[in-house]
Amino acid sequence: MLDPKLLRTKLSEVKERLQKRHFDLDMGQYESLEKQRKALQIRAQELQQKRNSESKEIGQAKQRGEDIEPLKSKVAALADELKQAEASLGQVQEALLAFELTIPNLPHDSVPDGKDETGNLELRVWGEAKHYDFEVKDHVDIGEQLGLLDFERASKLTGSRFSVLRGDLARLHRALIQFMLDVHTAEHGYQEIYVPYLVNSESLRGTGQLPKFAEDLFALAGEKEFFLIPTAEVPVTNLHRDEIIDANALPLKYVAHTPCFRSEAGSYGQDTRGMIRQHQFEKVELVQFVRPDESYQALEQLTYHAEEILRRLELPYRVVSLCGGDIGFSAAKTFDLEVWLPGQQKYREISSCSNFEAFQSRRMLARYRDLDSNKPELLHTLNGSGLAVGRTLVALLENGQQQDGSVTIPSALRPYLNGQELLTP
RNA sequence: GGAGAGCUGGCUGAGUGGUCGAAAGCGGCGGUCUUGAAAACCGUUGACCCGAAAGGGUCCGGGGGUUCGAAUCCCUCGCUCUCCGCCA
Repeated sequence: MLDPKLLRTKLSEVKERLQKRHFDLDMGQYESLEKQRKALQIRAQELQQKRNSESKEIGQAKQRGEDIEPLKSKVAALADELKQAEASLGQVQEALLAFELTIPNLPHDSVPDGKDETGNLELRVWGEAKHYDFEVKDHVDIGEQLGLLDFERASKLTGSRFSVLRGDLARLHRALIQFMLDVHTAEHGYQEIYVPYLVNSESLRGTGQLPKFAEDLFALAGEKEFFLIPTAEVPVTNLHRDEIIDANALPLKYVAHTPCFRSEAGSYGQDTRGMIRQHQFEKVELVQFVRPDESYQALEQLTYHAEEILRRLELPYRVVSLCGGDIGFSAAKTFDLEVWLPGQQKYREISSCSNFEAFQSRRMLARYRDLDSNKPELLHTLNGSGLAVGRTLVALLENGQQQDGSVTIPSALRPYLNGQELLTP
């Protein structure tokens, strides 16, 4: 959520800055709601003040033993009027909040212009796409030919966009999770955390998935309004919802491994083959809570932490800065990590690292107590995949493939697999 | 699933219809004292909203109700704890 004060005082500037994302802010609707809000709030507060002071007088009169009946009827009329004013104020405030919750974050000045992913800016490239002197296969063929990847049975169990892994591939999948958590906890200073995979709607509102993106979520049908998490970002960032954190405890850095569930509504026909786009996948997620003046430095650091996993796995990748049209709803700035997939002859997103500035913390009321002012201030939140495990597995299969159908396992993972160097049938 | 008890500020905890945003203690901050620290003592210390300010308003788990007036009474939902049942 944007700062309501900013909307009130610099509306046209906000509108202009949002045009970078190709978002058209309806200034007329906002101004009309805000005008009503102000008038109603002033009215309601006047009535409240009157009621409070006159009720106090009744209390005093009663103590003096006076007849309070005439006073009572006078204030009763006031109370009715107040009730009405409060009700209309509540309605307008609700409408205003609903409007504000659908406005995306302001993109940072450094975000490149552009309307879609073709406008993203390549910042750096690491590693080189290997040359294969045989015809390369994609991960589906590799995995199925090894007998380790099974989409047919997955669709029998559930439906499309699910996968079954077996044997060494299931083990490699588990090893990847372990490896990522170990690097981030032991070397990058993150605290490992285990969180619920079901969350309530307040949490989803806090990080920005609700109210606008309900169709991307899986909701439980039971009597409780629970949702499957689309990313660990939701439970981990909401850990500090409605909290005021001691400044000395900052930065807070968490790493969590969770499954993620996404309905992928609106992506029909995209990435239907293989495990690139699944309804269920595993992810190791990095989340940071930092002081506002440190958040852009933290974004560089967090991105570097995610990149480190790709480097250790010897996977070629590039880093792109998302343009205004491609950046997510809540983010002020995002770097995507894209891994090279020989099977597609393309770089594909494997991690997305974002600085949300105060956008999420304002929704969540996640604050810290500033050492100078001794006042609560909004934190800045960041997160990034470190990494998406399913896609990492895809990248390992495709980049490690050999002519005979076997797959080389990078040396960083071998300690997690009793030294195993190859996937073979 | 059944029965009961609770939910108050950063924490502990008092408050059961009137000047209560709320005693007291702890913690925090500032000061006195001290070579320094501790102790002691003094002062100070909730969040949010409107407002340039003065000031005003809201908030005692959420929502609703009763009342001139609600932390306090009623209803409802959520959560926590205890006992019973079931269960990985």
